[in-house]
Amino acid sequence: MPKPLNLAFDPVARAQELWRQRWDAADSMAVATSVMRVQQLLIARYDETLRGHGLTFARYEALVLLSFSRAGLPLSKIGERLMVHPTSVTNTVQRLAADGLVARSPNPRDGRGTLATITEAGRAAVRAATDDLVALDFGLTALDSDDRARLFALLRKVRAAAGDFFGTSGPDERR
Amino acid sequence: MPKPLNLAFDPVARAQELWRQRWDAADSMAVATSVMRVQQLLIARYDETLRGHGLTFARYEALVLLSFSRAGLPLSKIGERLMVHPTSVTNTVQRLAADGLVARSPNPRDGRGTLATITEAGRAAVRAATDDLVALDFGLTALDSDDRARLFALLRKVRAAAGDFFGTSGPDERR
DNA sequence: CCGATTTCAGTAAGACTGATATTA
DNA sequence: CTAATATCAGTCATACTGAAATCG
Repeated sequence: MPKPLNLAFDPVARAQELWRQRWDAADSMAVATSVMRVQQLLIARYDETLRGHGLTFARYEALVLLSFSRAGLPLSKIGERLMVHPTSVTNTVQRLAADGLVARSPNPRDGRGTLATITEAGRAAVRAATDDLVALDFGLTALDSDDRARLFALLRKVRAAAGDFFGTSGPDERR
Repeated sequence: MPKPLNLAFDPVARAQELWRQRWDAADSMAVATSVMRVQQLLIARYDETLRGHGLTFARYEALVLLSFSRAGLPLSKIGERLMVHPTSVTNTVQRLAADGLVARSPNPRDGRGTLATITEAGRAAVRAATDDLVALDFGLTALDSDDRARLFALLRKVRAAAGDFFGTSGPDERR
């Protein structure tokens, strides 16, 4: 958990100025650095909160995804949705299964596949953990409703361009 | 490297809808998920690019920081600026030193401390790697100049509130 | 003596490669 | 046969805890 730094200056803005004196794309660098830093700050908060429920953020994400499915999901689907490597999915699901939060079963519609299904204990864990994260407002209380919409839209542009959905290049971004 | 998914829908928006039917803070959740996902997409691109220079993004960040300092920096300062655990700083600097990109020396102004200084090889590596990342525009070509400024400002709000600088709570955010 | 700086030993979660069994 | 699914073995970079040495 990164303790508050209380720096008297914004380290990213400082880096941006120095960068500009030497290289191009200083604004992009500053945005990229900001994304990394915010991710770091947020996930530290989440993991700290989730530790009380025996979860990491990676496991929590998988559990939430499974909580949205009645019949369970093939591991391949989980990996696709969460952008996680196949072997990492196997690992995550095994850990969740070891904790009784998920059940593994052969996929009836594909003899090669495995189906992961959330258990009642899993649903209870998701509920409890989610209550805590919602109470934190996911660490985003600094943003009002408009800010959130704007931030989401901007990040969505980046995701679309990076091939998160709609193919590898930007889609018709409404307008 | 996350291959393009080409999903016909936005997975984060889909999760947001399902979330809203069951819990509060759906917008915050969507923003948080977007941050995680963009970070994942960007760092995969960066690491792929940097691999050609024998660097990871973590090592690259440390090298860039050191390239902005003539006299070198104490490891404690590096950890503070990059929000990295002390033992991780030691590890990172040792790896960079093993590759000849950084030199370690006792801190003349603090007998307990170690000073990390970038070498000429280190500066050359930073230059070459940076050229590649700038050519990518840090994976942010989808954003125009205004978008970047807006995104930076929004993320800055989150950072400030999370204690990245100016203390643990939000500062006077101009207006 | 207290606290800061750094290192070391060891643990842990996760990302990945390469190989393999199984089945579509 | 080829391709997809999942697993296993093993490696790797990183994050962390706890302890210790050194020095301000």
